[in-house]
Amino acid sequence: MKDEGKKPCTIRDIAREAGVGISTVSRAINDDPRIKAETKERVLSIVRERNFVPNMSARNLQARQTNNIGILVRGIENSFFQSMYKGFETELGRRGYTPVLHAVEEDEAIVDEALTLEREKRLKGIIFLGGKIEDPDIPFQKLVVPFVLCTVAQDLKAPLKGISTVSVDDEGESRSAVNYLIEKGHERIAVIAGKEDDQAVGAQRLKGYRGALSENGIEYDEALVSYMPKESTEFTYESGYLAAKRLLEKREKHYFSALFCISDSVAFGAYRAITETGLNVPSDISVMGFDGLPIGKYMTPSLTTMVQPVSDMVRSAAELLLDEIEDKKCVKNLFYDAQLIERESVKALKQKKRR
Amino acid sequence: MKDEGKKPCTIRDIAREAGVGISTVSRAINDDPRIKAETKERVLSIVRERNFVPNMSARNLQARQTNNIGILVRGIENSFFQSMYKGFETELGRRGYTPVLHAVEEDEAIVDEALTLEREKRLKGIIFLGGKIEDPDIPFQKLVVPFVLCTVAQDLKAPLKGISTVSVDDEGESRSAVNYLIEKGHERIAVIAGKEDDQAVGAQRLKGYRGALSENGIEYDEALVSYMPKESTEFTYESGYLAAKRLLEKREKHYFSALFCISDSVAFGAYRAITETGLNVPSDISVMGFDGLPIGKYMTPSLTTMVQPVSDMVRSAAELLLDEIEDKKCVKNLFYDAQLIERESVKALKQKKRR
DNA sequence: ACAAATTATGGAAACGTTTACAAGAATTAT
DNA sequence: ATAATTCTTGTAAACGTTTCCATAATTTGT
Repeated sequence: MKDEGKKPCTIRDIAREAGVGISTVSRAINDDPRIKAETKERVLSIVRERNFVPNMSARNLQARQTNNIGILVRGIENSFFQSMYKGFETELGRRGYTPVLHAVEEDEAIVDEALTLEREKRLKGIIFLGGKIEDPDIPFQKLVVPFVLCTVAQDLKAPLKGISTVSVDDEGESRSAVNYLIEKGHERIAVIAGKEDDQAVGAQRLKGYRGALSENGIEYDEALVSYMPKESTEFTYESGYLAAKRLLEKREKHYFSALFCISDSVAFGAYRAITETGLNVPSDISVMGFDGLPIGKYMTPSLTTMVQPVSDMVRSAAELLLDEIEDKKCVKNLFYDAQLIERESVKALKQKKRR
Repeated sequence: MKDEGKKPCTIRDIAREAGVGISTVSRAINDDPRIKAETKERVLSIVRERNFVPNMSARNLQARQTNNIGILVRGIENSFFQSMYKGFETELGRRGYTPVLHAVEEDEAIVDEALTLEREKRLKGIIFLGGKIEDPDIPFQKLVVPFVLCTVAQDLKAPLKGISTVSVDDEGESRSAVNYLIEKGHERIAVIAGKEDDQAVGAQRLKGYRGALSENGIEYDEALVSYMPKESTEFTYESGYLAAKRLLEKREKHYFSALFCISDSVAFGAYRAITETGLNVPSDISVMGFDGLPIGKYMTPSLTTMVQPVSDMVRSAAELLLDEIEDKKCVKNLFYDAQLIERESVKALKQKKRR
């Protein structure tokens, strides 16, 4: 496997061989209109023959930027994000860009990371997945390339100024989810939330939970919310399992008939905890998820959940970003509706309410 | 969010400001030993102050290569692969390289794809995940950069010459899996295989299945193997579901008490098919998987499976490749043992055999 | 103290493209 | 025919690094 010393050929080699100038070759491969069709063909045929591929580094250097779009993911082990990459690849690829995946640690300063990447790799744009927004305005201003936030909780009352986002209304959709549970007759509804200091998705979805309760005149009981330990990775089967476990231990005192999980992964963990306790989903405890991971359909019982329109979101995020890059179109905040999918994990109690 | 026109500063700017030559700056940031410690500090402080980040494209152009390692994945939606990316990022990063993820269509010519990437991006090496090897020698010879095949079935009798690989012995470990089922008293064992023309993982694992049967004097019954339709994406919940369905339909005539699934994802699909038929896992049908996806532990019932040591494999693949790149060490074929994890999805029948 | 060896620095060329500019060839208008 | 356009092409200068080579500064040896 040693390097054969076969230097890949350059635009210059092609030029010599074709007996033309180097700029002619350049024009040929970029199909610049101002070049005779005949010459172009001759050059191109040599290009094919020699199997020439232009050197990206050189191109990028000269162009002073790349065609790379950074995809920065906080919490990349989250299956929800994993399902998105392929989509970005095709969407961006369709318009000539290449995604560059980059995992960011849960608690890292995602913007600084982005900043370095932006300069080092001359990214043309950035898509953030799962970014947290502690401080509503400070960090993102530093970025000079366009970017869009995707899948990030959004406090509608204070939309982030000048920032493009694509997301579902986490709060609203959570409210719907819990409302659904209530419609099904549940009143004692526990919740597995994110970390206690979570400012993003977790917080929004928890807010939705509280909203639904108060909307229906159900008292909020702190004993029924299980936060994830600070050190844990969010949205993980195991953390869901642990969190559910804690709820289950004190269920004698603090009864609940339904459990709203902040994400599907967490719900799967909860399933196990419940089963281990000798209880059954849904006859003893109804479980509701959020995200719509494909596997949910195959769990026993299959998971009732709010599904996020992943591929639409991906497409929009890509389009939004690319438009901003190319046409300098203005920023937008896009919201998608999640869709309630009724499956087997929620049981109706006495039909308490109905509209 | 318009471009501020703030040109990121170059090595030249730093040089001017520090009152030194441009090569001095270069040496400072690459900590070249032949430079006075004092000068170095001065330069470096300006670098920090100005927040200078060297331009990758320029570096790569000059170096005539990048520090990028292509990770080419065939079938990127497969959860098994998804779990590997983070590992590559840290392993490669530890030694100064950057992974570049690239999804390849199931049926695409993965090597040609690689070839283009190799030239265009000047990759320093390539790791293939899930590559199929139809023709034992032709395609890979074209590659000039080092590469390693990971997770690819391996026919031990004809090891690929001159190619580094990291894998589990798919055939052998499948045999163990099926042997386990047999030890538990099962004789009528169905199997969900890959596509019928699968030459890679699928074929090897199926071979293991047949091996185990014949080893134990159990007759191979073609009616008990369910291939996946040619057009389907392999290793998908849905394809598993469909395949199981077909088996179940003719179970009257072709009875089986256990089902060996070529992968965990497929097993999850099978779960659903079985449940829908009104049957129960494991009391009616025992199910065995292969891969060891984390979610398996949380399914009901939890899935008995052969777990592949993913993180070890990732680490080795990275090390193997990097060693080859840096020290020109020789190629190796590495095999890892999978580990049988007994969980709830397999029930013992009459204890037929034991050693 | 002076030559020789060593060490630290700067200048310039190269890496493989794109592109502004100039020049040559072909076309059209007069 | 000749001047004025328009097309086509080639040359050279960037882009931001690294690195070879030469030179300047320092240290060492005598």
